[in-house]
Amino acid sequence: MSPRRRDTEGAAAARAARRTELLGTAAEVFAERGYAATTVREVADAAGMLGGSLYYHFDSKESMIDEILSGFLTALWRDYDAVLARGGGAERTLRGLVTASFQAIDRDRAAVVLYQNEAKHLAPNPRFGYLAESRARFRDMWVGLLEQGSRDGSFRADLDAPVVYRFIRDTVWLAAGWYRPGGRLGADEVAQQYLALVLEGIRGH
Amino acid sequence: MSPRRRDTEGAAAARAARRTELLGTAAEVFAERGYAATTVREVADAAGMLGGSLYYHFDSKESMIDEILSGFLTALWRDYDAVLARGGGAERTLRGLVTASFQAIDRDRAAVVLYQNEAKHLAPNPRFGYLAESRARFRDMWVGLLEQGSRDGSFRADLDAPVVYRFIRDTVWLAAGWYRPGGRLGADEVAQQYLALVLEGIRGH
DNA sequence: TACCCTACCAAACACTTGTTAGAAAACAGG
DNA sequence: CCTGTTTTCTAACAAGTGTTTGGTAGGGTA
Repeated sequence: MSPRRRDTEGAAAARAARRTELLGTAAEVFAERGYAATTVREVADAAGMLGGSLYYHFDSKESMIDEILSGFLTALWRDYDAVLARGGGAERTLRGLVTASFQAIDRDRAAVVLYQNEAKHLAPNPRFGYLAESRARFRDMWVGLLEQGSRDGSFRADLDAPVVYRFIRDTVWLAAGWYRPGGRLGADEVAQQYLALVLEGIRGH
Repeated sequence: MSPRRRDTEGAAAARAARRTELLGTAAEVFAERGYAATTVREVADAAGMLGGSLYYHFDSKESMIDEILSGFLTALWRDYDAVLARGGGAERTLRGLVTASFQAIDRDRAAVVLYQNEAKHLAPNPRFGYLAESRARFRDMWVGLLEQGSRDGSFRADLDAPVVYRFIRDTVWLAAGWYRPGGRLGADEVAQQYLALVLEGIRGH
């Protein structure tokens, strides 16, 4: 490998690192004030630069949230697929999926908030077609898991499947609205509490 | 009562009715596209008029969502207070509150969606101070109910109270994201399903 | 018919928005 | 110290924003 080649590679890596850094602060500002209500000047300000300077790194405001969301979903599905590949029964899979979700919240809370709040409004845009794809995969995954669990007795069989699916799907992401890393409970502990609620309910026994 | 007086009263009533009608379509557009991303011209278009004409009825775009949200919360707390006044044990109260919430979704879905999506961003504005007040009342109501239920054995006592509170609080509004009046299930039926989930969990017994 | 008031339109306003183009700084390697 | 490259700034643009002002159609009232 020529030194020339190593240089351009190092430069490319540095540029990618700076992009990731900027995307992180952009995600936080977008999550805090809402994507549409956030100005590129506000994002730039949080990053310590002027509005126009962002366009050296990104094509547009839209491409920023695009990269944030697609990166988030890619990482998330990597984790989900690992859980699914592990196998081991419906309850174990459910525990794994919920735990992975809470770890995602712990790892990149802003992206989760953004996904929750903005995905619905962005989805109609063809550029964000992967959002609808991901949602379909979500549905298939959860419905399949619930059906399997109902058949083998892991879960109750007398619940309305579509309602339960939506309940689980949405429930998983709720904590992103209030969870703060470094608080009283860690991600895995909150996941435990949620799993206890979803599996056993709140009624006294 | 003079005829003159009756006239002005009739006119005032007609004007109020028109305002309510316009607020209904505004709520739908805001809920569909997001408040910040929605243009007053889009609201006016949905109402069959031009952008500026809205300012005959309302001071500003902000006063529209203000009126939508405050009206929604007023009606909601009227229902909640009725349930609380009825008394009758923790589980009965919980059932009443959840049912009332789903009826609110059924009655004014757009307002619920708006409340869910925009409240957090509007709350810092002093004009929307009632949002924080309402949230505090929510918290006190649910925490009190959960503690009471844990004491008298209606609910389990081994769950983390703050986590359960947030779980219940958010769970109640989730259906607003997908529920459509006139669908397969009515509001009371969806409430039943949700209550079964929250109370008993999904595990097979 | 003449009047008036309600509800809307037409057209503009000041300002903010995302975005761009060129200049200047910061920084590297020789 | 020079030179080329990377990154940021300056300054502006065109389009779109919430909002205002003055006009006007139309229906009820005298």
